[in-house]
Amino acid sequence: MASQSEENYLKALFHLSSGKDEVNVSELSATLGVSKPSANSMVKNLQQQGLVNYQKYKPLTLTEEGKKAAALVVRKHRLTEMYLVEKMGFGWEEVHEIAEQVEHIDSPDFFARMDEILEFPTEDPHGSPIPDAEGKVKRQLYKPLSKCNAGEKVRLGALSASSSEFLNFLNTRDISLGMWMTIQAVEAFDGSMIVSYDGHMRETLSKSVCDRLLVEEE
Amino acid sequence: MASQSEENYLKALFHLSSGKDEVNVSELSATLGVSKPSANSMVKNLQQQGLVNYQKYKPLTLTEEGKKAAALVVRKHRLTEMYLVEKMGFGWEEVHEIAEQVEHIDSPDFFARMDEILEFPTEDPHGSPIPDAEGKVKRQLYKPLSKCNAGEKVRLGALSASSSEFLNFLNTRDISLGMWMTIQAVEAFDGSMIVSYDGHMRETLSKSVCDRLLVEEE
DNA sequence: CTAATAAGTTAGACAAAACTAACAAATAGA
DNA sequence: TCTATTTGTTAGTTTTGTCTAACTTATTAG
Repeated sequence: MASQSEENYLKALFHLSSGKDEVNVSELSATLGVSKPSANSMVKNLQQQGLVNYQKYKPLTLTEEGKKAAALVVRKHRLTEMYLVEKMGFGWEEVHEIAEQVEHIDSPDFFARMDEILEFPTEDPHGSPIPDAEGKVKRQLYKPLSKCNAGEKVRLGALSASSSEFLNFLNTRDISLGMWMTIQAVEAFDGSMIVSYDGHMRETLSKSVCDRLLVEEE
Repeated sequence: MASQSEENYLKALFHLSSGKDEVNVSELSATLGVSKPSANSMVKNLQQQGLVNYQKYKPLTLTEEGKKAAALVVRKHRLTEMYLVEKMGFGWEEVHEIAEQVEHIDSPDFFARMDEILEFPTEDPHGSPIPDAEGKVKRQLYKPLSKCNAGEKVRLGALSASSSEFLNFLNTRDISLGMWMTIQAVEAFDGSMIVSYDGHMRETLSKSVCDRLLVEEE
């Protein structure tokens, strides 16, 4: 089994390479909050285990085996978040830290039971897909709100980053997953948007917020 | 916060000193499956932190602070076992290994929520008391079945050791916690007992089994 | 195209937690 | 009491995962 540290690196690589495919050591070290030499040496270690493709001074990719291993860590994380929200009554902004720890538990039975109890969910509370037990991930159809145009009606499907500050920001504006919103206007000069939804007729969202809201049209 | 290793040592000390009060390094190393030098150096470390009383070549005891810290680890373990059995449908013989991992999670909220959901249980699925959030443990009134006499009627309250082999042994004989049994006879020469309960009129239990069944008269 | 900056690497150190080998103290048996 | 065994300790090594300092390769701006 992979150590907790190895699992964290795999998970980071999984996130960084979604929709980008090539990752470099600096990004990796930055997302994990470790020094570049630390990331560098762990990358070599994972390469030895056949989990990443790596050559000196070249960008990294996960191998097929590495992708599967990483997806299974993400699966454990997202199942846990779902469980904490649905079965233990936590708010979606509280669960990340706990899930960061629970995800390292080594017990297929434990996560299988969670999966059953949740009736085999395919998305976590933030709308991200939960990889299946074979590490296969349903492709996401979401695009950032910032890529949409005025007049479109879209459904909020997921968040691309979910710091608790961000989640609180959304909570204070009654923005929640699954909700529909209509784009009233797009400010050309700064990319901010004016949207309407449920009880809010004209809410302004900055470009950086719009980048983080992943939506689908239907 | 204590590391996982430190928590494991504290827990072992807690168990070893229950009803004995003095522990030596060899026992500690044996229960944890580590070498004596490893145990020795961890003991020094815990002493530095004010969690154990220790002098060269003398037996060890937990300090008050150490007892509390240890009890809180045991609390996390037993709450987890209870949760796994009551809320996730695991059998009592399956939960130990998972709880060994979950107990190291550092999130007061997580365990507080478990406690609430379970409606503040005072005993785990094996009948052992769950220390409260301040680390106070309710004294147990149980004594081993082997100390009882023929003719007595007793209630099975807890187990003193709970390997999965032992739990399976009990399962195959329909022996479960909370159950009443009557002692039909005690074999003087080997300490084995003939007991009756529920669907079983004459079941023979060896001395070593009777030592591990903790009972109360009422 | 060259120089400055960014990214990647190597070397060497450290802390935690384990180990083995070897020695010292305590205890128990004859 | 004296020796043998058990128990405890010290010293030194290993592994994992981190770090800093210093150096090398790549990339980017003028």
